Amino acid sequence: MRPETRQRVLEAIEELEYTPVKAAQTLRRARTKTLGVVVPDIANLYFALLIRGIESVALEKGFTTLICDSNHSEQRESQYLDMLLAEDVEGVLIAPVGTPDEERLSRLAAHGIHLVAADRRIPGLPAVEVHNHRASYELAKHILRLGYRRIAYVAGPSVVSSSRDRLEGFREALESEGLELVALRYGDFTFESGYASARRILGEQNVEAIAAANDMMAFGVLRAAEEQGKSVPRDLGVAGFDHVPHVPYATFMHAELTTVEIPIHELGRAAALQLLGGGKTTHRVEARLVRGGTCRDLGGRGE
Amino acid sequence: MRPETRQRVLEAIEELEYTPVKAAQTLRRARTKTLGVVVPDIANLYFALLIRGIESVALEKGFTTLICDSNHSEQRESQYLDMLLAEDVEGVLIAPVGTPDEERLSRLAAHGIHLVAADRRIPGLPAVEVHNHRASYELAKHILRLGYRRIAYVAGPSVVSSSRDRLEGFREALESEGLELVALRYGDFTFESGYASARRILGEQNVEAIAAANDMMAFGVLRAAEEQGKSVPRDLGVAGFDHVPHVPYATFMHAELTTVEIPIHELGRAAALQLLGGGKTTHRVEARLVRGGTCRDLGGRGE
DNA sequence: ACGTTTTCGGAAAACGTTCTCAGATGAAAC
DNA sequence: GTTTCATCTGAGAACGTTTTCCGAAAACGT
Repeated sequence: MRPETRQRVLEAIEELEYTPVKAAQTLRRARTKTLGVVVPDIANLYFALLIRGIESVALEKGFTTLICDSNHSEQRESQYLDMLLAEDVEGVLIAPVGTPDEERLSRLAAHGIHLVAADRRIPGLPAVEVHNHRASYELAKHILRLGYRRIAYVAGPSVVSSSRDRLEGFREALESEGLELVALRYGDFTFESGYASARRILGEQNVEAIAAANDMMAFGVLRAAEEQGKSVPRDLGVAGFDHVPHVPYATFMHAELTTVEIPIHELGRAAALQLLGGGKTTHRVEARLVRGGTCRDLGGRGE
Repeated sequence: MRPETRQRVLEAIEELEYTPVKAAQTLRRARTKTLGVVVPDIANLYFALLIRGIESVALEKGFTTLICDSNHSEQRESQYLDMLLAEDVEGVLIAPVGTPDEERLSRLAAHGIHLVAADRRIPGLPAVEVHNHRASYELAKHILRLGYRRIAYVAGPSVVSSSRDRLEGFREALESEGLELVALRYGDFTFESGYASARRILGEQNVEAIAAANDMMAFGVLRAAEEQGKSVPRDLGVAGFDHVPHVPYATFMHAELTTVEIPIHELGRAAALQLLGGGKTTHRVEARLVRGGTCRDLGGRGE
């Protein structure tokens, strides 16, 4: 087509205020240019930032994103997956609540919908996740280097791969020094569960430090510690995981939480690129240890 | 149709795994059954909860929701509005960054797209919002009843209707007692802006209390107060607005923030119902005063 | 058994694009 | 002025539904 003609067409489009009807395009091209995102909790900053990362890629590539909040409910997650199927999305990024219904997933796959697990693995699917095991191992090593020995752990739900990996990585670091967790409790990533777990641990055991599988639970631990008159880090070391910038926290804490920073926005981008690129492999992004002030040097080997 | 035949059809659907192609339905019916939501910041709990409310109604009514995060950028907001137009959404709920481009709005309207402003008004559009003026007036009255007289205010951006209403309501309450704000600064609803504003106010004026246009800025005020060695509520009264449950805050505060609780989820539901009902009027939901512990009774008239 | 009413099945048009193909028109080369 | 090639125009089919309509078949009442 000659540039001259092209210009003429463009002018006509302008003049007539022509806007193509998406449905007709979709029907004819058999491409919806849409992708779905399913997260357990949109009101959780961690997932909100994940969505941001995904959305930024989608926007660049001209894709529309359907955001679904499963609200930690497997049933609602399934409902949304069905909806995404009906919407004929080209791909789905999912941070699953547990292990999604095998049959439903293969139904999606049968319709040519690409699936990528984001942040949390799903057996048989490509995933983009944090290198949880390694990061948790490093975090534990850091705590050990500071001289802590009697360490307890508040894990996330065991159905979530990231919880399991964090727990395992942490344990392996301890084992590498011939140690074991002095206490282990399972929470569900909420502040309340962190608080409740820490209360029980502090009530039953004499621990030097408590690590939690995410920052929110670590806040709960801090709360429990304070309630029992234990000063952090003087009387108790506390560590988290994920390092989401929960602003109000900054109001009262002057030290940063000892934790692991997850590049969650980047993870979202990587997951979206993986999905759109049609990759079938699992990809891990690296996290960064944050040597915060909630753990102190006990005068062991130093660091 | 006889129930018997109906059953036979249903079985056939099951058997053939028939799923209607949405695009074809949309094209033929000329109804997308989709609505758009544009918010300034999806990573802000306030808006995340607003979205939840909207989504809950959409799901009930069989609508699909397109969530757009304008990221406080008017330009991106416009971009998303254009996208929603191209997507042929049936309606748009928008919490605007400032005042959206008049021409774009009428273009949407011309395509038969219903528009409702949510949480923040847009001139010429129906809105569903909080009764900010009244709630802020009541909050100020409460603070005055406690005996505070030298009061400063940290407002939100003046382009946002809710900021203006809150400021006005607050001021009117003061005026009703023959008082004026001893200081007024404008922030942008962020923790940092609340902090910076409070620093300046505390540095320049001798104030008894500082009220902020939202909780996040109030946290910034608390931080600034603490930094200057002022104990809350002993040396300074602090009040916020919106009462979003920012969990980590609970870690260190034992008193609740004195604030106004906004039923944001309900507001989202009301806005969605307004949109789907095609209502053209502006509707206000009531907020609730939270007599928290960050303001104390100065021994005035008591309460 | 007959007429009436309800239900059923099939045909055809329409929604607004994209894609292909054939033929027409224009421009450049001989 | 004719040939050749590029470019443009227009017609038509196709995408998978929904909707309407008509005649056939089935169910119902007497």
